[in-house]
This record gives sequence, structure tokens and C-alpha cells, in this order.
Amino acid sequence: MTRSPTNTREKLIETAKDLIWQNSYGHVSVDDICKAAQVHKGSFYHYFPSKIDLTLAVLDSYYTYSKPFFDEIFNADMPPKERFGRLAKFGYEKQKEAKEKYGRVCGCPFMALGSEMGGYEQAISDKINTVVKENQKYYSGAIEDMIALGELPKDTDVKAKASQIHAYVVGHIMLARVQNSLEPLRDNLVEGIFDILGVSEKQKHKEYA
Amino acid sequence: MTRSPTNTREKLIETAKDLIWQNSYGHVSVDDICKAAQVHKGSFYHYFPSKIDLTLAVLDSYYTYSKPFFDEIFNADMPPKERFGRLAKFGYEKQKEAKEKYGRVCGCPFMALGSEMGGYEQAISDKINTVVKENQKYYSGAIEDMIALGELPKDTDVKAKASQIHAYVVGHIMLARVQNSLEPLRDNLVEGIFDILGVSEKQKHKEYA
DNA sequence: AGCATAGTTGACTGATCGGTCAAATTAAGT
DNA sequence: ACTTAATTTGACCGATCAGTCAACTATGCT
Repeated sequence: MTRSPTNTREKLIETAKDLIWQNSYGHVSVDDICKAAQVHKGSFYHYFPSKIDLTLAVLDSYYTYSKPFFDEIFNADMPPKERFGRLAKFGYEKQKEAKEKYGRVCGCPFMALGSEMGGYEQAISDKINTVVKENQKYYSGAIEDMIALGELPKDTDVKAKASQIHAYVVGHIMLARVQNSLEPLRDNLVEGIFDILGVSEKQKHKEYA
Repeated sequence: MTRSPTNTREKLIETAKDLIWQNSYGHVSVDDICKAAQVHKGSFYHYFPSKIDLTLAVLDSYYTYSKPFFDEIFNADMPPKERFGRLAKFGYEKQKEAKEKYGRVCGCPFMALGSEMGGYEQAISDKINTVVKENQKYYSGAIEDMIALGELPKDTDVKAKASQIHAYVVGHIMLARVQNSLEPLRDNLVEGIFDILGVSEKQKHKEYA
């Protein structure tokens, strides 16, 4: 290297994250990103061979940012049930931050891009599905710990439960974006996870008609 | 009217449904739609003032198509719990049809377009949120019927449960698209609904460690 | 036959798209 | 000071974008 590193590449990624998260891949042009990042187009293509490659870098950046949070949330030293409680809180908090920063609920960038581009961009799909599987592994680990603690039946179908919880969580966050509303996340998210696991407190003192 | 009706408008809508469902709004151009529908561009703009208006008509078409299915699924003459079973079957069947027809799991067009365009197209958001609310009303009705039958506690938070089930269902369908996989829908969808409701059969004969 | 009107045609527009490139600039190593 | 290579610049490209329009055609009505 004959020159000290610049932050141009990172500026492009951060700007793209902002614009694409709020809008969509298709609605944001390379020119938009360059203009907002105050970077000339030639520089963009110096760092990224294509708009798709920038988008892959955006996904990597989201992943790298999120991983420590997930590692902390699913810290094996904490009771497994609590981990899901922290997960729900994290989901709500991050969407709240986005709403305060961007003026709207932005949802999950992985699911949004997976849905938008999954049909025609395999590289995007592949990256996202890696993240999806890793996510479900966090859930599986916590479920297994709950089984070991006797909080869930021994014959629990761990993968099925993890898949259900994951679908439920991403569904809530997706709906939060579509409805541009934080309330369901704040009020209903965590309880549904416990319901799916069959460990809801509320379900224990039922009063029927 | 001084001329017999043509099917040009419907051809454009059906073609747009095909292309946008498989891909996305941003990835499909007006020219793409016209070419696939074998309709000239002037005709497109004879029927639709803009690409957005065509997309709104696409959403209307999905809605009109789906409504009779939902009315049948949530037919009040059938036991309410069974309605959710039929809903899950319907979700799986429609995705299976799409996979057979298009070669991939296409997901939910409402959620996909709501996620893609919600950030910058209010007219799209408004239409989709009407559908979302109506959907949750079907769920609420069935939940209320279950309460009346003594299958759920009297103090059940109906709206919260409906919101949770809806999030769970759309999350599964969204993930099915992103993962391009039908299996979770087929194997895990219905059970999670019953878990959220607290009426899962499986949860009744638990065997703990 | 002739008028009125819905529908069709396809060339056209200006803007924007993703992407290219050669020249200029910068700064570290020698 | 000179070399070297990373980085920046901004003009430029052909393709494609959403949308326009005036001419044309088809058909039902009187």
C-alpha cells in the first residue's frame, strides 16, 4: 500500500444501508448512493464491481453489526427462556431506533432484500439463507437448553420450533414495516414466542366460559 | 360503449401479476409487461395512467381472487379451530401451485410489495394495510367463536392473538419465498398457529426430562 | 352511409439507468 | 525529487426507464 486507507468504501456502504433500508434495492440508484455519500461514480466502481456487489457488502455489514448482539442475547450463561425475551426486546428496540432515525419503521433488511431480489439474484439469496440458518441455530440452541432444564418436553421437535419462532419473529418485523407501526412488536411479540414454545405464563391461568 | 369490450386490461393485469410476483416491482418494467402481454405501450397507458396504478390494480386483482377463498375458509358454519387448519392448508397449497407454475416459491404479493414499496408509495401501503386489517378480522372472528365455544379463555386478548397469528403466517410465507422452500409451510405452519392459540394437541401430552 | 368513440399502434421524448474509462491527483517508499 | 500505485475525478456510453402523442382502426349507433 502506498497510500493511507480512506473511508470511501465504508461511506458508500453506510449510505447504501440507509437508503436501501428505508426504500428498496430497486428504488435506490447508484447515482443516488454516490450523491448522498458525496462520492464520485468512478470511485464507486473502484470499490465495487457492480451494484449487486455493493448490496452484498451491505448485507455483510448488517451481519457483522448484528452478530455481537445475537451472541450476547443468546449467551449460554443466561436462562434460555430469558434469551427469547431479550430477542424480542432487541427486535423492538432496533425498529424503534430506525423509526426515530429515519421517520419510519424499516423492518428487517435481510428479509426485505430476500423478498425483493430472491427471485432473480442467487448471490443475494445465498447470503441471506446463510444468515437465516445461523439465526435458527441460535433458537435451536436455546430450545435445547430449555429441554435440558426440563422446561420443554424431551420429544420437542427442535428444528420445527426454531423454524416456527423464526417465522413468527420475522413476520412481526415485516408487518411492522408494512404497517409502519411499532405497537404490535412492543405489545405482542414476546408472548407469541412463549406461546409457540408452550411456556407462556398467561396460558397457565386460563378461565373458560 | 360503442365497441365490444376487449381483454387487454385484464391481460396486462394478469401478466403483471405473473412477472411482479416472481420478481419484484422494481425489477419488472412497463416494457417487460407489455412485451409479455403482447400489448403495445400506448395501450398500456390507455388503461393505466402509471405503473403504480397498474400495480394497484394488480393488488385489487389478488384481493378479489383471494376473498372467496377466505370467506370459505372462515365460514362460520365450520368449527373455528378447523378454520385455522384450512387457512394453513390454503397457504401451503397456493405456494405449491406457484412453485409448480413458476418454478419457485413466490410468497405473499401483499407483503412483498408492502415491504418493497411501503417506504415511498403511500397508495400501495394504504391498500395493503386495508387487506392486512381485513385479514386479521377473519382471525379475530374465529378466535371469538372459539371463546364462545369454551375452547379459549374468556379473557383472551382477541386482537393480540389475531395479530400474532397473522405475523406468524405471513412470516412463514415470506420465509418460504426467501428460502424457496415449501417444507416448513407444509410441516410446521398449522401447529404453530395452534400453539399461539394455546390449543395444540401436541402440547397436551408433554413428556419432560 | 356516416358519425362518435373506444381501442390500437409505434415512433418518440427526456431522464435516468448501471457501468466505463483515461486522465489527474494523492501520498507513501526510496 | 522521483517512482509507484491507490484513489479520485467527471465526462461519457449505450441501454433502458416511465410516459406521451398524433394518427389510425374498429365497431356500434342512428
